[in-house]
Amino acid sequence: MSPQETAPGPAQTPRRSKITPERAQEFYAAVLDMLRESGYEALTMEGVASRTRCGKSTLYRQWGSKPELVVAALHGTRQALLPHIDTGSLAGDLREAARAIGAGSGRDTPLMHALSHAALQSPELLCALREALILPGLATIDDMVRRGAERGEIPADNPAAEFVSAQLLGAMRARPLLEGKYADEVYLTRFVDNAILPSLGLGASSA
Amino acid sequence: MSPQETAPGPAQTPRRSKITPERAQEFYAAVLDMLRESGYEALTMEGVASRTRCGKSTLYRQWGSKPELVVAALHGTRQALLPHIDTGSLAGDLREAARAIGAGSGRDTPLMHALSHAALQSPELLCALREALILPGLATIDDMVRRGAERGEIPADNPAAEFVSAQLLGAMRARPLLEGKYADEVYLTRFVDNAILPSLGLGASSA
DNA sequence: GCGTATCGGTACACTGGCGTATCGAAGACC
DNA sequence: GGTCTTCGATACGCCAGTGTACCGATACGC
Repeated sequence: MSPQETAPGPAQTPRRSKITPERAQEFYAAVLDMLRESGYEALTMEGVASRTRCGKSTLYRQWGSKPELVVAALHGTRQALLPHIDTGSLAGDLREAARAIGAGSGRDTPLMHALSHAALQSPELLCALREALILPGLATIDDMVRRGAERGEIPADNPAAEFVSAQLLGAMRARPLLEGKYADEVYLTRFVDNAILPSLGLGASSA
Repeated sequence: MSPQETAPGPAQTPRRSKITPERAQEFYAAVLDMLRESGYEALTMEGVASRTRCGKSTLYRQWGSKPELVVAALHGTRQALLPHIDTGSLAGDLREAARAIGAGSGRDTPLMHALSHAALQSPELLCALREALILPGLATIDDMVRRGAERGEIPADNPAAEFVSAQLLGAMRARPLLEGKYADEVYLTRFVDNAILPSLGLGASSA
């Protein structure tokens, strides 16, 4: 789903809109930034307008309301949370994923934090949050586990396999409350080595 | 820290306050209930006043402002999140803890959810949240692990040991996003059996 | 019983955000 | 170049919540 959907290119539809796809991305980026900084409730249309240097009327013309704008921002900025990872071993993949998630934790964790409560009260928002942030990462992790099982590194019916993504996501969300800071590369790598891999029956030495 | 602190008993101080400790508990319970239902931002002093059938003036007289009221509510209702658990084995303890947490998940998880974002923006609130909700449970879990190590069920330097509480808390916080519902008894028990215990090197059969 | 202080309730001013309407300016299209 | 549409900006009405002020009622201490 590219930004073209909300602002069609001139070739496809002769609608004259000065909101180019690039401009839409600016709006979306501003919205997500402000969400990260202050949360969903504190996000105001006036704030978005002033940060993007546009009038409120533009926002309401294009997106109708604040919830719709946020949903559009989530859908419109599908950027790869996790790069493609395939180190050849499950342990290597998970460590690499821990590094990637940790490196991006300053970006994605606050966003999830900011939206997780609001999402539980609005089905559309929950759906957008899951599709934009949760599911892609989930699929990536589950793919790693599946490939590991295909290679025979772990049994296909390893009971811990289905919890790997939940463990990673959980670590991201638990640490801020436990220690007051986001889960970074170092923490997540230790978590993978000391908790996830052992739960799969992979010793820390099997790299 | 008993409610006496905010509403001293008649024996200690001759101040005449009609807000008895029991009445204070009613206020605190209402605040926490409303937090669970709608979150921190949506909590209004007017709402608290109307639910507790008191005037706003009473709230402002006693607690000064909304943040202070919330902090007081958290401090004032220190109820045991986890009952005392000692089944004699670490696996048994953790399974029992999973049951207890799952049974109370309708109570504590929404509260953590509601406060976790607001807490990251207010040090006082974060502190109160950790002291009231996080640390007691954390200590209980860590105690279980420590006892298990003393009994020799796991090595004292088991690298997964320090992550047990983070994993449990993480599971509580991850599932709502992954599956859209709170972590209940069934889920947490499976999580303990299939992820946490294996990470500690305890097979699912070692009950 | 009487004085007093606090309670519950309401009215008030103030703030801030939402969503609409309006308007001049600037770009797009012919 | 002329027309038309959309943009950016501002002003407005509306609503909701905060925190204060006031008031009668009521329970307590003496």
